[in-house]
Amino acid sequence: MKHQSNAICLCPLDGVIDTIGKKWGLLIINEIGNHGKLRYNELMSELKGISPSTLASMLKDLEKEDLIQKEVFREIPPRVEYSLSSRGRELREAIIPLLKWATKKGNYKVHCTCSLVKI
Amino acid sequence: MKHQSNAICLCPLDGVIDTIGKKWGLLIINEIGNHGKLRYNELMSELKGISPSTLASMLKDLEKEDLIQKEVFREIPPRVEYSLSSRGRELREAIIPLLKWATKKGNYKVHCTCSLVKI
DNA sequence: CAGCATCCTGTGCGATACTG
DNA sequence: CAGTATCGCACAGGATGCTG
Repeated sequence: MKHQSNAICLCPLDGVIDTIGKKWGLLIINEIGNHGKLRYNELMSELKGISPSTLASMLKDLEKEDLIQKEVFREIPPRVEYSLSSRGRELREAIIPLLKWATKKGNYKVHCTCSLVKI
Repeated sequence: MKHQSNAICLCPLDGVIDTIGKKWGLLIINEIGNHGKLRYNELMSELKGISPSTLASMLKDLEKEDLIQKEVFREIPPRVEYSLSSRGRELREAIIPLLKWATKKGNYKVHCTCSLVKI
């Protein structure tokens, strides 16, 4: 049929773009994804530079978007573990092409030592 | 070797994330991509709601990131056409998996009538 | 430990008016 | 037509201190 050639619509991104477009959005998702589970203070350490208030609000946001899951252990001292939801895991996969693109020749600013591992 | 299992590094996105993460970043790139070439005022019409100052600054930004190209015709009245660079075209392809993901069941907020055409 | 409350700054972005 | 200049607001997000 080919009724609209190759036009692309970005509407599906409407809601999530506000979340994952933020400075720490993808960083948090990916960090959790890399570790499986992470606690609040572990995230604070891994994400160098983030403030507690920002992290807290981001985590709420991500949970509301059903990208991460929160598990609370009623202990003393309290323990809370964050992990990716299935939707979050899929998102993490979905951005790999974007990473591949960013890593290509055009992008001259790759300065970190880590590279895309096992894609 | 498998030295870090399936860890993913987001560093490659460092520069561009500031551009494409912005409210109008992907929208502009996609709109230009859908049309091939677009003029300033055409973009103003297509991107309902954007202000001239915002559009101007975004276009500069996108050009600096080598995502779009600007062609100036010295005529009266002046004519300027924007098109995607090869890098911009590749980016547009690279976000398709992201769109597919956003369109899936998890995302209950798809309200627009357009859908992913011919992916 | 896992946050919340408060304050403060930078800036993304809209509105409007003006110019080459 | 293709922008620039100016103003103003909302909000992301950093810093710090406090709490259950």
